[in-house]
Amino acid sequence: MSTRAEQKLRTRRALMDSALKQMSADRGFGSLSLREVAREAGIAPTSFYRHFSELDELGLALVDEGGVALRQLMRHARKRIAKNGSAISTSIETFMEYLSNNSNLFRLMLQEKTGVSKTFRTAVKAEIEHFVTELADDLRRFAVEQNKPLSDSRLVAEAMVTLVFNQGAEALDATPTEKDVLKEKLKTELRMILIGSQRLALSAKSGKTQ
Amino acid sequence: MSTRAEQKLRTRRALMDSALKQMSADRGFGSLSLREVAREAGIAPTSFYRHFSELDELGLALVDEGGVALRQLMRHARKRIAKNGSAISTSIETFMEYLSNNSNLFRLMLQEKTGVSKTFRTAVKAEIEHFVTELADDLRRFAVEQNKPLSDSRLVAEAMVTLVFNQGAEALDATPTEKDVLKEKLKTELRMILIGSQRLALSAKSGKTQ
DNA sequence: TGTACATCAGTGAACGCGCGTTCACTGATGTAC
DNA sequence: TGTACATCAGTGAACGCGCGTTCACTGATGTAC
Repeated sequence: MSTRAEQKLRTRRALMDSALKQMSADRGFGSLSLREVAREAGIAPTSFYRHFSELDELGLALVDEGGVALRQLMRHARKRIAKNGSAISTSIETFMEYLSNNSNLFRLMLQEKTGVSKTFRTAVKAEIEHFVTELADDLRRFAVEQNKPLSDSRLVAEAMVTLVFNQGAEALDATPTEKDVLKEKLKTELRMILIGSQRLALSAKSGKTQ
Repeated sequence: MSTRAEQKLRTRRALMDSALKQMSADRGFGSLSLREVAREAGIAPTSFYRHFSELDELGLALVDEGGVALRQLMRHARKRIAKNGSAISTSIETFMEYLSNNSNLFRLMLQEKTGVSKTFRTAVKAEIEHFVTELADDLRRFAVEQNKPLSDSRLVAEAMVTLVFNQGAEALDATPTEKDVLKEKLKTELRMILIGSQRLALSAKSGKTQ
């Protein structure tokens, strides 16, 4: 039983939670200071270095957690779809739930995707890339199951993720009503892309699913 | 002939150019300091206040310029389309040109769209909103001209702009070959959305163009 | 179990730094007569 | 055209501030014997 190690982990967690807590629509990760984060976590500024070599290292740990949450989201959505069908609708609903429950984690990823630090951009893009790849696999699987071939499924997945992430971002500061409008909008957009891709597959007479 | 006023404008320009010059993939507007901007513009830090009351005010002036560039882009694209048809392809080509010629202005808008300051986010969103509205008008016009009704043209415009802006962002740090790949990808994506929207309009039997 | 030693998370004082902002000023340009 | 005064873009010194980071330390926890 390693009491010391446990305590260290607890402090590390407190630091990460402190950063998350202080982020909001008006406070990006980039505007946090090491001293603020340490203060909110209840430790001396100098103790920060027992856990991370710099503030960005803490940020990357948060991006990692964001990636984990994304993978959970995907698994969750798959299970739900297997139960009640309606892939697009279920996916959007699941995504919006995840968004509400992890809003600051999502904010971080969204800001840093176009943000100032190359390290961050690369890390966030890798997480999203992984998500896109899994989605593309699912799309191909559905296409086979339903015998409705898709054109460029990888590209379809990318477009869908771009739309859901970027427009989903608006939900972070939206009222429940606005969120519902947003959901319907996203569902229609994804439907258009899916239909468009199916038509392109048809018109490329030889039914390549790619 | 107002020499003094002209000189003042020249200094103001120098300040804005200084900010643009120092922004890059690794330097967001948010990481600039008033003193740096003044230094690069060749004036004393205190002189900055003769032109802007704070750094953000300069930033908003830049966002304004970004908006002007977007409107020019749109007019330019319209003229080209009138000449050689092929709306999607021409639009993407024009957009990518604009992007190359105004990369830091675009960077600013892209970063601040999901950025830290509410004032900035609102200003950028207003510019993009305007762009979307104009695009939706064009889409409706084309739909009538070609007698191919569109479903939810406003939403189609929004999806297209989201895709072009966010995936276009990758072109900022891309090689020419990568840019070509990106262009083709975007063209296919827009085509899918357009086709999807047309199919939705058809299946809503009464041919509402909305 | 008891003792002697090692580890190491957390500390508080201190540092030098660049920052935004204030202030009273200078001197060239502009204006009124 | 000449003179006296007003305007105002640009200045340099000075300020207080929060920052990241270093350092030698403390004392509780862990380990070897």
